[in-house]
Amino acid sequence: MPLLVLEGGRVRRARFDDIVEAVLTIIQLVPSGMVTTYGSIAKLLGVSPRLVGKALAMNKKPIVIPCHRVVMSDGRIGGYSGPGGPEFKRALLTVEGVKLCGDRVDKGHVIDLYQLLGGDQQINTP
DNA sequence: CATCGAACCAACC
DNA sequence: GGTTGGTTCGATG
Repeated sequence: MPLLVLEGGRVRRARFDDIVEAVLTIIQLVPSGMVTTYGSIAKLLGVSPRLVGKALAMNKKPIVIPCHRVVMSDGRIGGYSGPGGPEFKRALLTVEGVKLCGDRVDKGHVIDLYQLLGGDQQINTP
């Protein structure tokens, strides 16, 4: 289902700018030393993971809005269009305390926002 | 584990 | 209509 937004009492399909706003808001929930994935944000919003990436690339204030705390689902860093490129992204994550094994982040630092916000409502079955 | 290919959603041509 | 992204997932070796 595509992302819908409410405007003037009408429901309409989200525009790219709406998605950018939503994504940039959501990633501010990710604390320093933790990262999340494109996919979890995408599920949360109902858009494609690649679109999330594009939205992050629109970030006007890198560092203050932590677009660098979003990585790929397999742990690889992903892209970074801000100054310094992906290499700088790595450096930032390291400084924030995220462990990197080769080109992958340690899974212990990855949080899934979709599950965290009750996206699937699954109960543990011991 | 690594690679492959199809699906993804809004924008752009 | 087809391509394009800071991607994903399942299938395959």
